[in-house]
Amino acid sequence: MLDINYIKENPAEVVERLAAKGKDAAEDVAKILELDTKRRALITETEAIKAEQNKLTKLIPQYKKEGKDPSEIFAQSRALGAKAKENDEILKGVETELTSWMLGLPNLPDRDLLPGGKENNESIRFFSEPRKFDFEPKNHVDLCNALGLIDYERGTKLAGSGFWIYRGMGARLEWALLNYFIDTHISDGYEFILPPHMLEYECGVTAGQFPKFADEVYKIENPTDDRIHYMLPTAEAALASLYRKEILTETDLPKKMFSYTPCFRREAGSYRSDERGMVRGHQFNKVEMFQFTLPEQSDAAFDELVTKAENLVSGLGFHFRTVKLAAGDCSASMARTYDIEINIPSMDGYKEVSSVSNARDYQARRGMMRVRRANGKIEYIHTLNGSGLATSRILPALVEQNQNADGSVTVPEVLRKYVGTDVIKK
RNA sequence: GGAGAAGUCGCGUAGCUGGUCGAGCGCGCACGAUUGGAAAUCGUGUAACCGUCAAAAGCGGUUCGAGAGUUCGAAUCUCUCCUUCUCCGCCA
Repeated sequence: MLDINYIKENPAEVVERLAAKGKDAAEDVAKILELDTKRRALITETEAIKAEQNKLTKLIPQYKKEGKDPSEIFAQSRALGAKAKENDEILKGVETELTSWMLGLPNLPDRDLLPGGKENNESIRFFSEPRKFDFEPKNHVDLCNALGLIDYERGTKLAGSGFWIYRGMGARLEWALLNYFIDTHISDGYEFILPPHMLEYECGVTAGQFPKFADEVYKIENPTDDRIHYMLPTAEAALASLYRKEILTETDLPKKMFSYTPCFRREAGSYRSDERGMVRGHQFNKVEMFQFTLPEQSDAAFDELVTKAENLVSGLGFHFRTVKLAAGDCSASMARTYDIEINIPSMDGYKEVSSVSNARDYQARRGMMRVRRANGKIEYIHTLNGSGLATSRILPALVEQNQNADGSVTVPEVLRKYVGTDVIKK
């Protein structure tokens, strides 16, 4: 959520910066300003009525003590109360509408981002070179099937398309990746958090997925009561709400943490034939990094998260690139995002394995997450998140990039102690 | 799942026969006095949000788990929900 005061003072700038994200916000901003004016007028009017009613009501005990008849005051007060209540109803309507417009506005992209979509993404760094093969390489689906790492067929039998089963060495390789990530974050001093995998609606609002993108997550309704949960689409949705409606202490920041969770996404209608196998499933594993920081710390925190993600990928020995996303390719909640993309030889181009973002105070405003500074002032904090990492693109890249002519797959050095072998073969 | 109890200002609590209670006390914290310095002691202060204002102060409004109701007036009464605790049952 943006700062209403900022919108009031810089409406043209807000519209212009959101245009870089591909959002025409002129109408939204006009509507917000109109509703805000209406809201404040109503509040002023209603508060005057309430003040008068309060004043009258305070006279009653005195009247009683003196044995005077207060019935005239009762009548006046009753009339004022009725009017105030009527206004409050109208006000509630206005505020609901205003909030809904406010929640609908995306975050302002940082000024240094190029406007527009994907086509304006900028590769800012490359690491090592793509693997060159002196034999005909197989794709990861065939490799995983041949080596018995992934059981796609039976995964579909159990849960339908978009699901798979890790088996044997496949499961161990997957778990090894997760362990490698987790151990790295722990040694970097990040707190390990295992959150619920089912969340309430409010978490999605704070993170920025709701109300707009509610269709992309799985909704769980319980037939015996009216509680509704949502399967988390990313641990970010849980972590972003950790300190919702709290005021933190300045010296406690930054808070650095990470989670491992499966992530559940409907991915309705997004299947593409080049995204075979586990590249875009309904359930995948991800380790997510998260930071809560003071506003002035968030740029450094962002760099730290990008570096951590890069180190994880380079630690596995992969060629990859770091991409600075154009404004329009950043998600709605984010002011800036860098993606780390690896090469999956059987697919054209690069696939995202990590996405690091700075939400600045956008999520903090949605979730009322604040900090009390040393001088007593209360401010919104900044939130940042980054995958560190998602395995569902790493594992395909790993088996493809590390495949040998005989169909075996070499296990990256850092994973060997977890997998218990150097080479996976049939 | 069944039966009880409770949710108050950072923490612990008082208030709950409706008005002067946004709310007392203790602890914690901040500042000041005292001290060579500290401890101890004493004094003062110590919620958030919203509106008004250029801003601060001030003033006004709202908030005692959440929502609704009764009433001129609710922390106090009624209802619904949420959460926590205790006991019983069931079960990884």
